Amino acid sequence: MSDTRENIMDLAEELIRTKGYNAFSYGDIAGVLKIRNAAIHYYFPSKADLGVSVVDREIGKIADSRDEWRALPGNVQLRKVVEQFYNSHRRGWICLNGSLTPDFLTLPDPMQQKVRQLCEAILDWMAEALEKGRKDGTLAFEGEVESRALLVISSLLSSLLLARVLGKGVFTRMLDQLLKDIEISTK
Amino acid sequence: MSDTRENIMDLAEELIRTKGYNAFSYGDIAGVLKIRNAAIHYYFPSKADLGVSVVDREIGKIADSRDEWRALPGNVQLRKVVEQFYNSHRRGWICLNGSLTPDFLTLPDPMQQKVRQLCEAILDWMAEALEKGRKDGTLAFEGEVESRALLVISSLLSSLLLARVLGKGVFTRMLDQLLKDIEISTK
DNA sequence: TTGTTTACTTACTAATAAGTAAGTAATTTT
DNA sequence: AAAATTACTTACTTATTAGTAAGTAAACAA
Repeated sequence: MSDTRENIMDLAEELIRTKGYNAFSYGDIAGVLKIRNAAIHYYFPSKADLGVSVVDREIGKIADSRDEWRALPGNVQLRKVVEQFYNSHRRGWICLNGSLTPDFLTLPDPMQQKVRQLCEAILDWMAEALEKGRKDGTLAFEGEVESRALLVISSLLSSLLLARVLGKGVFTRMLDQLLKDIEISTK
Repeated sequence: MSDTRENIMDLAEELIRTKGYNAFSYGDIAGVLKIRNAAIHYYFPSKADLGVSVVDREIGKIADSRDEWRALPGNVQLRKVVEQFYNSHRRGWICLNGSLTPDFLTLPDPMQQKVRQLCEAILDWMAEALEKGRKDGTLAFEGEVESRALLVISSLLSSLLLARVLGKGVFTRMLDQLLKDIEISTK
């Protein structure tokens, strides 16, 4: 069984999340995997096909995590998400939305739709976690869950962007403060 | 007196803030201004020169606004900044940092330094406004001003990104909630 | 009036991009 | 054993890109 297809997607995701969709080429991938550009076209006829597949896979991963963690308390779910972003941060990767939404107007139509879907999936997930946390008494915040989810996701997205530019302390300082703002102290 | 130079910069800024640094070309600018590509190279020998000039001009504008509004109450300063982002939002533009930080690793070195400078300038400004607001009793928030400035700026940056993907309501909902969180009600 | 600078244009190069068509060796199916 | 499919490669086209060199018309300076 060939895993070339997945190797291509892994590398495409890395490139999107480090350099951006418009800044990577089939040549970048081919060079690392030691295959020819045309081999990538064999699996992904157009760059848009590759981009859509990468985003789609991410949407699937989100659905999986969401199912897996559904039973956990709200604040634990929140911390799991924060932890995932922290792992990205350590690798110097930004999140897919942080990379693709700035380029939104330059993306081919099928990618625009997938990116929109990805945004909605993440926000929906976060809203559910926040709602659960509010009900189970592990989180506290004012206003509607949807607005709060937008603010939390926006902090996570931006923290990766700003941390890469301004240095290491930024991610921790932002997320520490964010958690203090909405998490109920257990001390 | 020729204003070609400024026309080029205006257009470059628009293109960076709508399509991104890596997705616009000298041809895009030349086409609109009805000049030749080489005319742009006359003013800005390399694309990096153009990019640096655009970011540098923005840093100057921030310094100007900061001086102009220094005497205002903290919450009014904050609202002025929010208003500027709202104007961007109405035009469908994202902010320079929202456009350039995702592409950070692909930017030529002089641009990376300017982008870093721009981030620092905005954060510094926001921190000063928040500090003033806390002292003059118009704003209230927990934790350090620097952490709060990071969270506020991150919300502004992301609101433009997400609003363009998810639709109009997003900007207002995010910023309304953000202001409710830290502004002291005068009712 | 002559020389120089300003603000460009024309014409070009070299590099890189996505994408295609035809071929091929190995594996799998019939 | 023959046929078909899989997983590619070689070789190519077309388009776009940043950047350069040389020329030019008009304004300005000496």
